This record gives sequence, structure tokens and C-alpha cells, in this order.
Amino acid sequence: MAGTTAGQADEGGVLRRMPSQRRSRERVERILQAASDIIADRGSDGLKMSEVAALAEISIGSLYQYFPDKSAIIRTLAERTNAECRHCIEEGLAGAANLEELCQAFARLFDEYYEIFLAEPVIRDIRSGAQADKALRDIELEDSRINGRLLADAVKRVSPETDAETLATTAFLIMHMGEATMRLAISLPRAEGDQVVEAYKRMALAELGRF
Amino acid sequence: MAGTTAGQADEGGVLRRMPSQRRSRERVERILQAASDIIADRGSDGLKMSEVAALAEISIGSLYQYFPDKSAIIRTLAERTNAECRHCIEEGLAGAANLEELCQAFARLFDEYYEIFLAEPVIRDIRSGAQADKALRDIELEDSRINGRLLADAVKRVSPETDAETLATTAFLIMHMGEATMRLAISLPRAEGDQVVEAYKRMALAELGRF
DNA sequence: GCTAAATGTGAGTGTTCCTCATGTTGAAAA
DNA sequence: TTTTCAACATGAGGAACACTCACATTTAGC
Repeated sequence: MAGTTAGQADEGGVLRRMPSQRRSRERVERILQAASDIIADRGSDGLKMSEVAALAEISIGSLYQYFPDKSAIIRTLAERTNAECRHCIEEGLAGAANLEELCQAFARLFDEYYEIFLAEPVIRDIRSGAQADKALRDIELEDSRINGRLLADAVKRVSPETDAETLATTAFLIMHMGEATMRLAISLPRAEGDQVVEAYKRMALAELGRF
Repeated sequence: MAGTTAGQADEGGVLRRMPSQRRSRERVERILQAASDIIADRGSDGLKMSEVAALAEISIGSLYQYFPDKSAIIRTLAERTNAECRHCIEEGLAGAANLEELCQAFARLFDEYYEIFLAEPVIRDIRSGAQADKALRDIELEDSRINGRLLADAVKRVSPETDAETLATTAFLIMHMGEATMRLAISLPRAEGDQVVEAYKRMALAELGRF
């Protein structure tokens, strides 16, 4: 983490300098909020650093004090929403006592997930354009891995005799495809998106049901 | 198709002006070849218009005579490779006499597909970064639709009594996920990529086997 | 050979990311 | 309180690129 100075957890390792005084911590939040607003409005392609600075009412230099480049802002936003989603997944899968309940929980989870994707313009935008740069792709990949592990652990809890490796790969793929399906569904007319999500759930559940 | 002038099919509608003389037709090919070489070498993020012009040994102005912007070059390349892949799919699925044969053909197809993705740096790159701009995303989406239709038609041939709408959605999703899986697999270490492709085939075949 | 359309050219324009030299503020030590 | 030094803030300007445009050259049809 070369380049950072003070205490506090780094925001996923992307911050150039850790804000240690209150003033600067608020600044980082203002930057993120401004970026979020602009993305909601014009999309992340249309995100301009000068605009972010203007909306956050700080100078362009201050912006670069904390974020090494434009994609770092988007990355930070992406990691925050990923963390939220992960939390949902963790909670959603927690209670299941057997495989059938787990499958139901999974289906419910993706319905929620879909709703969130539909409702949150920033998530929609970042996910759609997620492949724009290597770093973003890596973040999404890592996210799929973590979510896959959560799913695999949940399955292992209700079906302990399962082959671990097959399960890990399958769970990873199911979550990754879930991402892809969400991306696809929100770019389609609502009715078609719904059908696609249903089809995905059918496929994923058929596979999960095997374990 | 405003802005184009002469006969000849437009390259997917992206060309600003149709080259009608041989000289200019060759130029367009040289541009595409140069772009392809650069992408293979440095990736499409590192594609600079001035470099394309230099490598193609033409002026920057000539480049813009035919391609309205940078993404038009990438789009043209993407559409060409998509057309090739589509051809493979069409041929691969053609011979199957029953559902079982179709499933085998599908599995073979994706093995080939995977090989192509691994071997062709330009395809790898463009697919990985496919979500970078809206136009690219639309092209890939349309490609999934067409491929989905090819698959649906093949299934319908061997299982005519199938519900058409469910089949269409499922086939679309299977092909779209196939794309996503390929993108994922090539970004992973080889061994893990292989496992993911196998897992995908299992899931897709289970679903296809239903019809 | 003449003319008009097609094609070719590259210096220059505009936009945007990001840096850096310099100024300001806060907090801890003296 | 004063001093002092990091932390923080600033915005003009450098650098990189995508893309344009006024003008030059080539080709095809007469």
C-alpha cells in the first residue's frame, strides 16, 4: 500500500492517500457522492473529473490527492456495492436447513438482486460497463469468487458429503452467470428481462438441486 | 445509412463512406489489419488512431474517411469474428438427427469455441472488453440473440412439440451464458478455465436435454 | 485532355486526464 | 502561546489523444 500514510482501513486499496483529518474524510465522501450522482445521471462514460470536482465543490487537485485516477473512483463505488450485495447473499443463504430450503432462498435472493439492479442506476451502469478496464474486471471476478464460495459453503452445510471441487467450480460459475444474467436482464425490455431471470433460476436451481 | 455513397454492402453499417475504388477497398482492409495487429499486441485499450494510420501507412485523415471513430474499427472487427463464430455454430448444429446427437454437437461446439477464444488474441481482447461501449454491447447482445435462434431452431428440428417461447428464452440465455463463460474461462488459469467450461457444458446440456 | 467525383493529407483544434509548484490549515511539541 | 511540520488544498498548465477541415491529388467517365 505504498503511498498511503495514516491509519484507517484503505478503501479496497485504491486510495492514494488516507484521509486522516475529518475535513478530508468528508471530502472523500463528497467526491464519491458527486461521482455517484453524475453516473446516475449521465453514466460512467460521461463522468468527467472536472465535473466531479465541481459538484463536490473541491478543486481538481484535491480530487487527485485521494484518487489516483478516474477508474479508482468507479472501482471504489463498485466495491461498495459489491460489499452490500455480498452481505445480502450471506444473509439470504444463512437460514436454510436443507437443500430444498436453500434452493428457495437462492431463488428469492436473485429476485431481490434483480430488483436492486433494476432500481439502482449507479449499479446498473457500473455493472454494464464493468468490463471497461482490467481492474474493474478483476474486481468483478473476485466478487464472483467470493459469492461462489458463499454459495458453496451454504450447500456444504446442507449436503456435507458433496465433492468439494466440483461444488466450488459449479457455485462459482452459477454466481458468475448470475451476474451475467442480471447484466443481460436489465438491458432488455422488462418483460423479456423477467423471462430471462426465470430461465436462469430454473437452470441454476436444477444444478443446485443435484447436490 | 446516411453518409455512405456507393454500391457494396456496408460493413455492418459502421463505415462512414463506402470505398468504391480498389485502392480504397484495400485501404479499409489495411486499416483493419493494422488495428487487428495492434490489438493482438497491446490490447484494444492501447489502440491509438495515429498508430493504426502509421502501421497501415496511410494518413490519419484517410482513416477517418472510412471509420467515423475509433470504436467503429473495433466494432467492425467484432462483427467479422461474430460472423465467423456464427458460421461455426450453424454448421456444428446442422447434422443432428435427434436430441442426443444435438447435445453432443453442442458440447463439441463449445470445445471448439473455447479453443478459438484461447488461440485468437484479438477475439480474446475484444470479447473481454466487449462491454466498454454501448454499441459493442448491442452487437454482442444481437449476436447472442442470433446464436440463440440458431440453437432454438436446431432443437425445434429434433423436438418439434416443444413450447416455442420457453425454448427461445432458454436458448438465448444458454448462448449468452456461453459467451460469458468463454470470457470468464479465458481470463482464468488454463486448468481452472477448463473446469469452468466443463461445468457450463453440464449445465447447458442438462437444460437442453429437457426438450 | 477535361471535368467531377472520389480519395488522400496532416497540421491544427478541442477535450480531457492528471501533475506540480505553491499556498493554507490543523495539531502536536516547545 | 508560539512554533513547526505534516496534512491538506489549489488551479494553471502539460501531455495525450480523438477527430476535423481546408486543400491537394488521383481516378473514371466523357
